[in-house]
Amino acid sequence: MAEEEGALPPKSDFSAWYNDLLWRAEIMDVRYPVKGLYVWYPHGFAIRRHVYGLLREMMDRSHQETLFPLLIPEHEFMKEAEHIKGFEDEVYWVTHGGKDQLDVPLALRPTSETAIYPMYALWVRSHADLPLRLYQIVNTFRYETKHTRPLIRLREITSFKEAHTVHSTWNDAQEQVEAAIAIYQEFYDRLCIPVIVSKRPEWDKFPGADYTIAIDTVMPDGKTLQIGTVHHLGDHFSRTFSIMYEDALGAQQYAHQTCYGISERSIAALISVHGDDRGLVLPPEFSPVQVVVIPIPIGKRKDEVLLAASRLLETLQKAGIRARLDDRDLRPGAKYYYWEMRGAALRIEIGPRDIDAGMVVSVTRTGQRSQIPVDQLVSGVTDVLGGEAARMKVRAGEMLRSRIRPAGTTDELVAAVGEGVAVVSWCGEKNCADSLEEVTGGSVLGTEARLGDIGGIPTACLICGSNGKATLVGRAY
RNA sequence: GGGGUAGUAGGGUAGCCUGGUCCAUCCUAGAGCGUUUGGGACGCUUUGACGGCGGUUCGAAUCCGCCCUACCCCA
Repeated sequence: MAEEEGALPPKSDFSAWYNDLLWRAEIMDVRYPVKGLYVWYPHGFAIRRHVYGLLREMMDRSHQETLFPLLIPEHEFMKEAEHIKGFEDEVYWVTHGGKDQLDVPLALRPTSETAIYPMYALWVRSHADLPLRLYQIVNTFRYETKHTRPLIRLREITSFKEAHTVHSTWNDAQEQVEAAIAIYQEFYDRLCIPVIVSKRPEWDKFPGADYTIAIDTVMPDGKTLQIGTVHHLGDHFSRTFSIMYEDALGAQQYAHQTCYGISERSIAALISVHGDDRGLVLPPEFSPVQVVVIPIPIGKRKDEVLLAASRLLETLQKAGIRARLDDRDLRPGAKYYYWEMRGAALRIEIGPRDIDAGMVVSVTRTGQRSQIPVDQLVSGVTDVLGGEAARMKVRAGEMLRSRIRPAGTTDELVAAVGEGVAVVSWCGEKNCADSLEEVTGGSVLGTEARLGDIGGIPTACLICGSNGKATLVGRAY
């Protein structure tokens, strides 16, 4: 069928859809010849730039940006016992300089606590230095043994935004945890990605943390994707790295810390949550091309149409809209498909008919069609685009809610995890969690979920029947 | 962690068992020319590959070994 030409696999076949979309929409090229490392196409990188631009802007309100080295000396990396246990199997080591073996092996950071905290020990002197809130956006390396996936499970995480804060007291650090969660919620709200916030179980918390709050979303195949974490580090690291301050009374005190991060999984979620069978769909704020102008140049009025189109382009660009003119010698239909694949938020068509009417045809990526008078182009475009994000937010929110279901019996649990996320009652015992995971093939995501009222959840642990609390179970990426 | 399956031009494939005119083929690929253009245009010309390294052989996409990479399924 002609309509099938160049089509993506349907989104219902999510894995195939995702792999195909990545290169067809020019986001990532997966052909780099090293496992787990992928290349950003310029178009994908432009999406990243807009997403991380927002993240940076939000972080800058209460943090300062910094940059620490990629390499961490072995003796620093090996200081914090729990931390080592959590990461040592995934660390790449630089052992040679040229042909010489290094005296001190250097770790490629899998995360930067052990790079940053020795410096924090030097920088923090007094309670007046606190709170200290820094972040950096860097690449990190993890020797993943599981199946790698572009943007999702990587050996080089190219875009890790990690924040590291220092506070006087445990409670101050806890407040920072809440502040960080609020930032991340706002961030994902802007991306129109609905999230689930919950507290990870003990065995799944960050190595060296008091507790971990995770932010998950649900992918189109019903599996959850962790797209942000916030860790309360207590004084574990400050004791290890001697991060101390002199309090108001002149006594030396160990500081309390938090750290939290977001990676390019945010981009994976953005693409996956909103995309459709025709390709990328992006909130206009993050689309590299917000408006594409497509001339419909028929016969002898070709020059006239092209001139009108380039005037439109100029008007849009002057108004600060990321606009492009597609004047390639292709049929208009081919261009529509091309830009839909790449997630252009709005298409403006102009042909002889439109010129005569003093109007242009506008079609949003989600299919809202209208006509805009040429002399009100900018306000018309702004209006039409303004509604897109809200529509996407509603649609994605409904999708997420439909994937979360309470379960009071084992059958309901298995069914719910098959479709998405189950909310069950769990007593808190590891044995019962193991059972929950075993019958579902999923994992216990967390407790204390901030979901509003789910309702319909018994208080008795689904496994053992003793007193339990609401717990999320799902299959995770 | 365990098991499959596969890698041939930008993409998709045939050929492989049974080494040799294999100058293979198709396209939504690239370059060029012309006709075209309101939802994936057409004609002609043309470009371009056997995942990597090593081995066997007069001769390897094809046989052998090692490695790399990808996808799927199961703990």
